[in-house]
Amino acid sequence: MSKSCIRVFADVEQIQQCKEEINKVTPSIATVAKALSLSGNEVRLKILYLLSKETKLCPCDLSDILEMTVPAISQHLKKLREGGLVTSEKVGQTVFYSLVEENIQVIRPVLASLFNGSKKEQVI
Amino acid sequence: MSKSCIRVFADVEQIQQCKEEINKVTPSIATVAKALSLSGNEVRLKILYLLSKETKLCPCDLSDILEMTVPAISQHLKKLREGGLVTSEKVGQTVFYSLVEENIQVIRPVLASLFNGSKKEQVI
DNA sequence: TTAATATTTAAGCAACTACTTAAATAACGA
DNA sequence: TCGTTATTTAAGTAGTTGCTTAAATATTAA
Repeated sequence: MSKSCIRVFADVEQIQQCKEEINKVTPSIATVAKALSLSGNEVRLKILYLLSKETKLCPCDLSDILEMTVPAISQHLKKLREGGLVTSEKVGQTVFYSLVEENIQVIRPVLASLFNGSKKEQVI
Repeated sequence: MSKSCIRVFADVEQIQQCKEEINKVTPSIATVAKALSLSGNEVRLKILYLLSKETKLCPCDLSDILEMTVPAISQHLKKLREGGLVTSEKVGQTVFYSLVEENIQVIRPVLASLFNGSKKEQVI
């Protein structure tokens, strides 16, 4: 922290510029990072992917499809809902979850890339 | 788990289809989720953003810009490197980090959206 | 060689995650 | 009403994360 880089080539101006730039985007970064960290979980990414394919699904469906307990699914859905990425609608005793289109924009391209049948494997 | 949804309206065929579909994309999902979870940390997203702006930066620069200790930065860079999102090049005693273009594709659109000066705040 | 700089690594730790099982809540039909 | 189904909530827990400080490594220059 703080006691600044003393490197010969440290470009003080560049660093100052970056600090200002980063301050400007910090609010958006926080928002985006939140969405990415929600989508960065394999189970939740699968849920988002499935919702983008099927439009709406209930916890029970997701439990069957992903072969996980209902409470586990429910807790993931809760996080997605609180993060604004999905919304829910109760019909009888069934709760249908669906994507919140405006807030899913950030990861739209990601989901889109998954639609192309898992080609182009990345080395990660 | 398992003991399948008994809902009246459970669409057994839909669920079966989804299971097959999800099995197909699971490898890509895992890869993408890994990249997203790396980018889903505010500090690392800032690092990626800065690298996309400045092409290359050293831990010392990043420490100055983000006002964090060098070890903290170094540990984030290590994760990004191990995840294949950045690469490093040593010049003298300085190590320059830069983006790995092919592996950063997943989050390119995300970074691009940040370039437009933090407008369009998402409710999240 | 010695001292200084740049970076990484290691160990410790508080906070968070993602599951588990059990219990609570809500809607439905007999 | 009672029993069943769908979902959520709660409590417990193992594993992970992101920092801290201290020490190790590597490069440079006097």
